[in-house]
Amino acid sequence: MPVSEKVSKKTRGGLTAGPDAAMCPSRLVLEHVTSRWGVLVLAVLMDGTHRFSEVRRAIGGVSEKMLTQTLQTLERDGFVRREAHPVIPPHVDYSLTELGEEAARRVGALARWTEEKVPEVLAAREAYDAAKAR
Amino acid sequence: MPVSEKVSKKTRGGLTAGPDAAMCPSRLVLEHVTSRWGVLVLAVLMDGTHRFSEVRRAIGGVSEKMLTQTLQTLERDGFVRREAHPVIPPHVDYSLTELGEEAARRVGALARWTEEKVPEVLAAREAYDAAKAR
DNA sequence: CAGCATCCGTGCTGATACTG
DNA sequence: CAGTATCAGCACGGATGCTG
Repeated sequence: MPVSEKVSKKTRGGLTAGPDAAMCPSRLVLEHVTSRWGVLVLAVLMDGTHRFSEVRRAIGGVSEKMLTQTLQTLERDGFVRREAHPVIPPHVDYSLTELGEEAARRVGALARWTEEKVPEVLAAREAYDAAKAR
Repeated sequence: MPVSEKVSKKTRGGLTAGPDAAMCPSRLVLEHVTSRWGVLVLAVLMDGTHRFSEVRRAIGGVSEKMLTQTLQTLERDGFVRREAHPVIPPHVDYSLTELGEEAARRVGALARWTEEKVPEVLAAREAYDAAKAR
């Protein structure tokens, strides 16, 4: 079976839900959960419910725009549950759904694996660069 | 524990080995193996050794530039083994290393999981969009 | 056949300013 | 506090042409 389907033109899939939906859905979902901030959001929400600003601080280095975008995408995909309490000042809680928890576990496992293999990768890179420099 | 370190400025990490290496290495590696073409390359090489053009055809829809880039990155990271036979016309074989095989298995597992959860995600999206449209 | 060099458009990214 | 809106920069990815 073919690994992918032919995609005629401009079919890059970022985190945002662009107008071009001509890509296998699984790739989209995969990119959402493995996206730069997606991984971190899932990681943070792993240990329970958090407010917007808490998540922001926990991650540190994410613009509010990207965090909003990431949270919305993950919410839309059914990974994150959003609860807005109608008070002033606003108070919004984010947590993982069942699906989100499983996603977080799996992505987290992959992340931990890569982390533990980093030494090997670094060694491989050195060897590669050394061989190439010659 | 903090999930990430502060990153001062312009710290996006794509597949290319940009001049900006100011990001935790594990994220870089993760992005390499979960990148658009990285996933597909690993998947294709799962079933053995293949030539450049074979991989290209098997994936279908990847420019040679991106394939080259992806293969080089994965080779540098120690996931892919490259064997160039000094003949004319050139003949280059690509295969997975031990590390690459494990990466392929893990990424493949995640990919298959997302694939099987696509229906749930799609349903969640419909619900989300419906709720928002009102 | 395999790979490199170059140019260029798309759109993601993040800073800033504003609203409820 | 939790977003939305707008804008500029630049990285990503694709197309093309050339080399060994």
